[in-house]
Amino acid sequence: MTAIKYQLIKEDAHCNARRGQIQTPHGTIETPVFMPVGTAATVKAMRPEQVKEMGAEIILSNTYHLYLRPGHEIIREAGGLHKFMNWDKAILTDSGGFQVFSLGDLRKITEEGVTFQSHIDGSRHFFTPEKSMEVQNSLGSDIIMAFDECAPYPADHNYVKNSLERTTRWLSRCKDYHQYTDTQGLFGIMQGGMYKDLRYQSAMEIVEMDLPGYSIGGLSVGEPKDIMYEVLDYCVDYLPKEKPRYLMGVGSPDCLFEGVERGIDMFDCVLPTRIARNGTAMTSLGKVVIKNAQYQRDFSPLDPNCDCYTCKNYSKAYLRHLFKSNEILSSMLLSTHNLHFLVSTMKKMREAIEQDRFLNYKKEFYESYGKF
RNA sequence: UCCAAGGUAGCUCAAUGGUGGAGCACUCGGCUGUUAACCGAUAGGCUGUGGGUUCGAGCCCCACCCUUGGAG
Repeated sequence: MTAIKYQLIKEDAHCNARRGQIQTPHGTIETPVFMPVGTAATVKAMRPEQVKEMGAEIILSNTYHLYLRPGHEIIREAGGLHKFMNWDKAILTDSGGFQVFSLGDLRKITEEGVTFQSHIDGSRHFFTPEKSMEVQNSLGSDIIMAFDECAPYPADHNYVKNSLERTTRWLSRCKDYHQYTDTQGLFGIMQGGMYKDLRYQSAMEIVEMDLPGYSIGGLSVGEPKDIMYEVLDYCVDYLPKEKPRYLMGVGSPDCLFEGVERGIDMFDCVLPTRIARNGTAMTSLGKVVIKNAQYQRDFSPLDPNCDCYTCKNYSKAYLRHLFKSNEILSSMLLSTHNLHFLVSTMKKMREAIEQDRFLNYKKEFYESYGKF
């Protein structure tokens, strides 16, 4: 019995986009899918019921952050992360690997693991692949991620090669440690930076371990988009067709389309919720920086083609007022809209794939959205 | 009426007699496995008014105007 099973339903006749399903202990996920990010056991500014109502079938949370606060033992005592945060659909937890990358000076990497200095109180912690598995086992998430090292951009060939090979060794340790394969599926993470030979090497090494899913890490770390798309082109080819493919940390609308077109099944990103809190919306007519003065007297909805709670009930002028006034409702309403926008756009992509018209839909979307 | 303190950017306030700054607000930009309700940039000034001293005054002197507090 394996926790995570992927079923390929249909491939688009004109590109590599594909329609599928992922079975998890907490429900079925229709793919391609966008996963909202809830780092600290909450999708910021959202109630779990709202996240569910807008159609999200899986959310992402974070090992490192929950380990530091409140502590994984507490979440285990609470009955696991699902119960703790009142979310009964699927959860994917990131391993803390990305924090190796993003915490910068606050960490030190060795073969055994990574020493982190807490960004909260400065305390030191030693994280290993085994520790990451232990924490994720305690959290009880449906999909757990391997503890990897995400190389920065740019990075030279030698650095990336060493980093990728260590990531493979760490994956092997994760797999050896992880025992709950009937309730939690372990995904491996491909690294290799922007180097084709290294991406190939990484893919071969991790695919050999026969895991329930594979992700592409180390992209969207500052490289130009055309480079990312080029890397993506061959990365997808190196991954098995019968397993879900997850592009980590990607979530701008154009990147979602380009990813799906190349055969990606899963995405996660803080972008929609973060820019929402910072006063920007994604709409069918393009980006709307709601904090700008031009919306002061604009009493029309944020997106005329959207049926989300925010667009049905509030005007741009009101949303701008809330943001400028620093009102909490601003974050709530804009997050609601942005998440709804991405989740429903993914749904339209799935429908388009089913009808072999993904490329047409992408073209329509781009024409309406305008400049990215 | 007298006494005291004070008038500097939209607001709250810095600035040895030697190139007037900051925070917030305003305007704009950025944000991609969340160290992020965050970060950055632009703009903004006859230093209350009028005299005086000085090579040089936001700062010292005189007068007036205004604000706040106190006394009567």
